[in-house]
Amino acid sequence: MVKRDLTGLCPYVTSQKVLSGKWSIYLLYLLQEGPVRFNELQRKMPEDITHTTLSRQLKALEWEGLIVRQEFSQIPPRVEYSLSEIGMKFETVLEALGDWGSEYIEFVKNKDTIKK
Amino acid sequence: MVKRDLTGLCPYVTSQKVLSGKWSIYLLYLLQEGPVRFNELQRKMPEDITHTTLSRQLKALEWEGLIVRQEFSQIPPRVEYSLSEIGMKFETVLEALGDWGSEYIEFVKNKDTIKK
DNA sequence: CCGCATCCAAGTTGATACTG
DNA sequence: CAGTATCAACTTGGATGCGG
Repeated sequence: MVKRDLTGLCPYVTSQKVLSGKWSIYLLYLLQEGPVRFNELQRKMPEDITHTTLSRQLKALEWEGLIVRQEFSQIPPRVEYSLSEIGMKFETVLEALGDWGSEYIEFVKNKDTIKK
Repeated sequence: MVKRDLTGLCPYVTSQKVLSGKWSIYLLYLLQEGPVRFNELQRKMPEDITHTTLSRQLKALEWEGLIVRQEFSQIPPRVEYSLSEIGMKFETVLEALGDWGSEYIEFVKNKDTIKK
């Protein structure tokens, strides 16, 4: 399992470590709206991602305390993931990231057209 | 050289890719204040990082357009790195990240003390 | 001072198959 | 449905040494 060492006391280094998972940001983004089931998450991912990988990413985020896993004892099984309190506080970052990301995409596009 | 594929059109995926370098965030943070020289950057890093690694990270950020590299023709050489325009716009994210990181560190501390 | 080339070590992801 | 186990493949970072 992925257990990132979070003892680096600098906020930026710590953030970097939390975000190091390939899908961390997008998962947090998907969970903003409320609880989502495992398979639903998998379907909503922007690229194909195996359940192995998804499972690992979720475990890591859960271990770090950003998300909460709730299991319902049913057949068939049902598991929902949602943001924890500290996870919800991350939404500020997500917002900033979304805005910047959009601007950046525009920037890259323009750079490309200039080249041609 | 690290050339991250930035064609994913979703802002979050794109951001994630840009931030995937182990030191991206901290480097952008250091460059906020203005131009910094190569060796100075190396010294300011929170952990020891070889110049090879630093060089690669900087090249990646430069290639992505976030930072600008200016070389002065001198002996001994002198190279300064600074934020580009789109790089400066990233400061919003940095701020949010810094705030959240601090909160998160507190959160982790409390969790640990409860365990004991 | 700055940085590249090379090689190696480590960590992450992906593919596949199996389980309650 | 929601995982885990295992192993192969790939990606990164780090160490070291050479060069302008």
